[in-house]
Amino acid sequence: MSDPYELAYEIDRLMRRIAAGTHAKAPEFDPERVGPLGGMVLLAIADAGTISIQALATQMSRDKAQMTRLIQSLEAKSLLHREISDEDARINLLELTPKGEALVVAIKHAVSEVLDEILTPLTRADRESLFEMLQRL
Amino acid sequence: MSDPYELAYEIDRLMRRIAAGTHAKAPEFDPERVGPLGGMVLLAIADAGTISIQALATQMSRDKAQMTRLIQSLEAKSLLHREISDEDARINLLELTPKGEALVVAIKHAVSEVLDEILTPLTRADRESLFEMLQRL
DNA sequence: CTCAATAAGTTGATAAAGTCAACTAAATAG
DNA sequence: CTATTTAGTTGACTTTATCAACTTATTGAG
Repeated sequence: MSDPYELAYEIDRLMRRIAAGTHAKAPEFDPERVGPLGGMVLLAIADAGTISIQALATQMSRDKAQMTRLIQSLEAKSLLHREISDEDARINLLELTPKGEALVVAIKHAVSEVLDEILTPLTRADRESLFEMLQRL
Repeated sequence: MSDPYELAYEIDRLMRRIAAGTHAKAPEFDPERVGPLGGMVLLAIADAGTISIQALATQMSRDKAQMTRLIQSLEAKSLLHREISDEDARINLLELTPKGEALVVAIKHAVSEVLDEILTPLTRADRESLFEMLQRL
């Protein structure tokens, strides 16, 4: 029965398909060229409302150095702005600009389209169950 | 209700955790420094027995140029060898060397360990169902 | 049969991600 | 009030990814 490592395989493959699918239609909605990771980060910030760089890095399982640079590039594109926390001057609170929010809407739309296509073999119930399991992990 | 894009999130996060986990214990089992992708490729070849570069690229949803270079580096490390197909001289059939097979055993072991840990929140039945769904995609 | 179209693999150039260590500045705990 | 710890930054480097141009081998239509 399925060795656990086979799961890594399948997950990797699925992720690559999502990336390739969104990459293919990126020209339509990503004039700023934020890239796949940049897009994910924007989505994460949108979900959080405001969040620190460190928290974002942890939540997305990324290196904080990488996150710093990504935030800098997104900030340079006026997609988000940062504000130093009142309670703790070390912390930078990130928040989307209206421009960033508009891009998030476009990204969500595109990603959902790609995923809908990829997920066609699964019933609605399957999708729920898949999502629920991933959340538990 | 989960927007489909949320799924992309969770999958990405899971993949990163797997990557980080195996990366952390790579020194133990990857003296050749084949890297995560190199490891996955070796696993794929092991599963296939023999396979062409093109087929491998398709199966793993990777660019064939990237695959060419990766194969070259793995070949340079004597982990696999290639042979030109009898039926079609364009095709390079890849096969693991004994050294490559030994490494595959080590990799499977390490990845399984990492995944076992990550998957603890899921019951055996859940894992089966997760794997089955991913395969259907 | 032959020539155009297609497929496998390679190479070059470049961009995006990831990793690690060293560092600054702010907060906190003893 | 020092010693640690924490958030963020910077530098240097490696690994992955993308795309276009190319060579060589195969196939298929006329």
